[in-house]
Amino acid sequence: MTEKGKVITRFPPSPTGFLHIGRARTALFNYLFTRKNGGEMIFRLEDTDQARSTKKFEDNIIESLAWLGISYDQGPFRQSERTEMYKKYLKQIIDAGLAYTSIETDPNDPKISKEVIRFKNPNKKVQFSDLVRGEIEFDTTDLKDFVIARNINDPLYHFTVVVDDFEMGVTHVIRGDDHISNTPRQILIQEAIDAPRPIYAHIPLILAPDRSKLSGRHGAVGVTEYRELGYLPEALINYLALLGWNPGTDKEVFTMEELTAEFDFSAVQKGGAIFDLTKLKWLNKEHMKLMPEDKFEMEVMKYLSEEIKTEAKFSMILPKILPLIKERISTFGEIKEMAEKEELQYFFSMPEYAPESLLCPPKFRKDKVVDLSSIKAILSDLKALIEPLKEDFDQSIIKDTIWPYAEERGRGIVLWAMRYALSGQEKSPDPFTLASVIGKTETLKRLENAIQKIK
RNA sequence: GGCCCUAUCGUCUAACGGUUAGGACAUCGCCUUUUCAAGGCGGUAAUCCGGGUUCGAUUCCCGGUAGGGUCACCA
Repeated sequence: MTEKGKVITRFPPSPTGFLHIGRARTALFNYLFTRKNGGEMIFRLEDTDQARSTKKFEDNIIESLAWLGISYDQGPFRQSERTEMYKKYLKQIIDAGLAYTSIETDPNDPKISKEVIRFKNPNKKVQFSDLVRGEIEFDTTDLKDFVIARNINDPLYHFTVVVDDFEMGVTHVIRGDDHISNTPRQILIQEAIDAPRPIYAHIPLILAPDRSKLSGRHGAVGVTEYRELGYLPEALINYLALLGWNPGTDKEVFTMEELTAEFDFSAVQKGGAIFDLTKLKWLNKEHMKLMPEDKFEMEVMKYLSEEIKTEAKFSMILPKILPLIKERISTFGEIKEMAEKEELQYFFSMPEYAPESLLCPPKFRKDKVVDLSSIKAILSDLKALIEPLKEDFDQSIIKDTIWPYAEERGRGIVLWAMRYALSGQEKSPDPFTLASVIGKTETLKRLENAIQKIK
């Protein structure tokens, strides 16, 4: 059915929830391994539990994978559309005496009795080799004769995975290590339907900060939530890859291509790893630095408010503040926070502030005594210094013009006052940058405005 | 509880018998043309415990402890 020796992997989520980061990483490891080995990856939706599977989750999973850049070569297949296939194999093993139907009471309603199909457990030791864990051995006796189908038309997970993996020619099963204990019973089923055993690789789980299983109560776990928060897919990919795998070098910032080239199961960690947002943010910033300017601008535009985008000078000022924004954010979502904290508005309009703020905090005064009236004089001097400059000035010119004066009167005092007069903020870029962004006319206007504020 | 798996700084990890146990993020301090950010330099910080094996254990073995997974007519 497939060319011999070709690697076939699969990513089979069940559409009973959003694609969370743990599953996304499983998909990623499948993807990296498949690409590296020139194989094919199958995408299969395991929706045999019709009661819990929904179209909404299905769409979310597909969308998340697309956003992350994890592509697949076959699928999506849906198990709900393959009932005939399972039925065939079910009949086959029942006829062979390897499974049997049994009339039992319904666990949900003891008054009803109905038939289920149980697998006839050969009760033996099953040994398998795992790319990450090495040799693992189980005694299947305590599994008893486990149920593999609700009835002939309604097969259960363990049976459908095995049939599908066989039918689709899957050579490598790469999944979370919560499946380790499931593996022996699946091997038993494989042997019953005469399917070859795939190579297994069980990767460790991603943990919450308290080392428990990661779930919704630990904050954002859905891939699309990270998109909404303004993370770059390449950063999330990079981070997920590093969680449980490392290249053996000091390199930490990777593109998908680089990961594909370097990924290897021998370097996959055995223990679970805690998902740490701080490092993800750092990586996100690193990937932002790597972005081309135009792409960065497009991304910023998505998060800027309508108010700012409709400002008269917007298109003129945007290119100048882009680098300032880039320096200050680690996720695009933080642009919204900047706007809330008025860290952007002052580029476009006259800031509001109390005149006392023009006085720098004592620790920057270097023993010099200042009061508001001397600040007023300083601001006038600054105006006089800037007046002769050309309208279109850059920050180094302003700096050269003002620096000697600032040295003389006290850098902290002069520069703080100027910066505050231009921004109205405790924190902002330096006054030279600010002046060059808003231009000479506006700079003079704001200095004059500050002077007027002081009685 | 049975079975299975795991165990290096707070976090992600390097070391595949011999290292001052390395790096990154975070944190702390200092520096850089005032603040913030960015950047630079430096500091604090780890081999879970107990036995073996060995001239020598983070590394190999055994036991304990802790954590996780799994024991569904969910996947």
